[in-house]
Amino acid sequence: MKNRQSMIPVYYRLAEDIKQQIESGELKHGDLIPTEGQLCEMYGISRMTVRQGLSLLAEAGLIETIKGKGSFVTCPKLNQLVIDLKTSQATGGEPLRYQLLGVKLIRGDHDFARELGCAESKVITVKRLIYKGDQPVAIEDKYLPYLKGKPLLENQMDYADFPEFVAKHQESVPVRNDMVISVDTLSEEQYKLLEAEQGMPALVIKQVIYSRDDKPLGISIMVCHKDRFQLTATSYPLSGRL
Amino acid sequence: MKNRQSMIPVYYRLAEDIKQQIESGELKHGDLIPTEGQLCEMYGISRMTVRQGLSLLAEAGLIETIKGKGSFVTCPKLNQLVIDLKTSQATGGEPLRYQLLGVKLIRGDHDFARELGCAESKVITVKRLIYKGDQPVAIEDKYLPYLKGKPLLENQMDYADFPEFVAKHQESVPVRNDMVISVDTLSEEQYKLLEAEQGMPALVIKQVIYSRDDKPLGISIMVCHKDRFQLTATSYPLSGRL
DNA sequence: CAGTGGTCTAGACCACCTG
DNA sequence: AGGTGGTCTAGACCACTGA
Repeated sequence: MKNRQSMIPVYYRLAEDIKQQIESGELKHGDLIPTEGQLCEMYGISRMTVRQGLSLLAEAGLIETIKGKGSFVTCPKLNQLVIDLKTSQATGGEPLRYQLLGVKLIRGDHDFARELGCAESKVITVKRLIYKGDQPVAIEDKYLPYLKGKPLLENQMDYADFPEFVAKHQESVPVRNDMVISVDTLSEEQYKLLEAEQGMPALVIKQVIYSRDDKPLGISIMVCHKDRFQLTATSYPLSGRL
Repeated sequence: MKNRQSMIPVYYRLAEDIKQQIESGELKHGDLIPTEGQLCEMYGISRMTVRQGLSLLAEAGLIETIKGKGSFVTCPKLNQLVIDLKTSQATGGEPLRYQLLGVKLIRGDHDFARELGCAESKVITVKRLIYKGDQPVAIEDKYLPYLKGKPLLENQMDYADFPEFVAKHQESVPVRNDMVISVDTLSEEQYKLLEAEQGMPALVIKQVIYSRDDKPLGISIMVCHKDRFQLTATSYPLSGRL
């Protein structure tokens, strides 16, 4: 078939058409969409092209394909939400600023050393204060195993998010980031730094970055001023572009 | 090529090979992988098959392909984390239990009615107490526009997560779930229900479910006991299966 | 210009599912 | 057995990139 006048690919058109039918309600959750052979005839295109279109829909989570049976319309998975650290932290017009409070080398046994699997050796800790405009919004404490010959450089201090920081500092490739979101009350040191009141509650975001062999490469703990910092997440990004 | 004795597809083998080279460090972030033509020769397979393998790697976020240039190894995106409501809420051995506290019909103008875009009409609100074992862990308030002929049925009350609940109750198809995670202090009613102390901080999880035309279909607010409920997220699910 | 990836074809054989 | 999706081929033309 020669449909080259339109710049958009045929398989994309097909995917859009079916997506439209799903969203308009013509095709409901659980329905069977036409078979690949039927779609070939309907669009006058080759089967590989049909499959390319269907794979788009499958990626977006709109259909689910079962060998020997067909492709079924699925209901969108709204209980999987994505947190994007880049956008989540940068809400509002003002950009974030970072103030380095200190870098320390810790020896001996303590919770973070054990969690990093280096109870016997040294741990580097970096403390930063995060501002939005003129207001302090969060305190960040990072813990990394000390690596010989891998000094922390000045320009490594300026990275916005923790995963990026670990990627620059570590030799092993970081492959996973686990996050725990909880709540605590600000300590005396913390509420002073954040220019908050004594005993104010705070959002606590803990991240642990792992290498491919599940060794922790770094820990970050962010203590956030409750009125100046929110985490957001949405189910939409999973649907990708379509 | 006739390599049919092994049950695993050729394109999958190719993807695994390249993934291995990336994880072992042979291919580093930013490197160019062999061109599609080269891979065809190296594996003795057709170009479409090579492309199928590369698309797996692209889906998993391991490579990024640029027309006219080639495919580059990307660093894993650790700043996009997935919250899975199903697993996040069910941490620990004991299953969650739900106690219905009340269903009310609200008229007139208030914040939630405006947010739902039905300031003039009625809003249903459902309050539940969530237990883990014998301990109350969270209070959930749901707000939904009142729909004629769509009564809330008893068996609709038992759903674990909010998106599922909205899907059952609404006529429009829910397509997006936006979440805001913040912190507040328990009110008098709240700390009594949660068997907590006065003034205790709490994790607040607000969800808004939208239809495809961006109309809000429902709002859920969960107020969680800080020591009995935490949210978890991980970057790993994005990499899919490979 | 040559090389790259993006799209597409018209076949083929297979494994799976259902009657 | 007949229909479905899963895999794979050996070509083709195009648009984009770089030297």
